[in-house]
Amino acid sequence: MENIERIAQLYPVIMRVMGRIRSIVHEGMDLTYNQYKMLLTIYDKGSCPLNLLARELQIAMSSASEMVDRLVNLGFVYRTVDEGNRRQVIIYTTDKGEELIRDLRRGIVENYRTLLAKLPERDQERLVQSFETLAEILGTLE
Amino acid sequence: MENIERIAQLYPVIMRVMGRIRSIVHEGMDLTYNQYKMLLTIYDKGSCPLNLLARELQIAMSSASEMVDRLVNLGFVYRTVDEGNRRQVIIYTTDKGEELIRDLRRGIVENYRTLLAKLPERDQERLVQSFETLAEILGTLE
DNA sequence: GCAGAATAGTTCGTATGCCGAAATGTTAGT
DNA sequence: ACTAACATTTCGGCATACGAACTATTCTGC
Repeated sequence: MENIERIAQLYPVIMRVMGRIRSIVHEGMDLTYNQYKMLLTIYDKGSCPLNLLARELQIAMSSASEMVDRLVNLGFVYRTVDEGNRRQVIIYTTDKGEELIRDLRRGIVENYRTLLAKLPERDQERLVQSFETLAEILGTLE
Repeated sequence: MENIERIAQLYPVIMRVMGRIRSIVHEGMDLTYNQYKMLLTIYDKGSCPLNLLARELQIAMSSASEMVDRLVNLGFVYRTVDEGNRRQVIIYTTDKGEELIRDLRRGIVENYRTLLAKLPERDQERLVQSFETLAEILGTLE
């Protein structure tokens, strides 16, 4: 079969298993996966203007603003006006948010460990290799 | 870095690009991606009991029932009671639904073609190979 | 320096998607 | 016949998403 068709065919298969992995690995978390991604993005950057956050997460500004609302209500982040450009809002993690993200990261890695322990060492290697290749090639499409 | 950590790190990266691909490839479709997946699942099987549909799509029965409602309202599928087991509901595609799914499939493959044309032949091969490997390995985890 | 454009964010209405609990109907087991 | 198990639907509730309309701020051109 032609490459393109094969890719079109495999896409939903991959998404299905990736979704399954997510639900296993993020099982029992206090945050949804999307909230986790947002908090992680802010945490990794130290702080993040809202418009950049929306771009990184590939969602509309309005959606990003609403998600930030929820994270603020949960006490994990806070907003400040950028004094250098008062139109802009910068999001920071609170101490509580940073603590959470560290805990979650640890837990997630542990869950991956448990999940992937079912695979022979060789397949783990191939998995990492495929992940790296995907990230590399698909990254160039953006 | 340890395999597990690398996988945990790459997962969101992959999901991000895969999401980007979805939004490009399914751009301008009359159905959401989830609706497309559901319609495709029914189409590929010819017909599908609701409970199987929910299992395949990895969603709760109640969610599946609601999604079927929407597809019924759009005129793409219909429900019938299984006379062999009157508790069970079987979903069928309508002619309109089948026509749509064939059109969408064609359009989607075309969009993949345009998108992936940016990649050198060699990277296309590597991409297919990685997809195959992922599908194979992750499939064993289920 | 000021009018109008551009930028950044928020709020609102609407829709999808998702879940669990409760209710309904159907079948199977004893 | 009674009860348990099964299949589905409906309901309430929440997260996510978008675009449109609105406010506030900054930039640009004249």
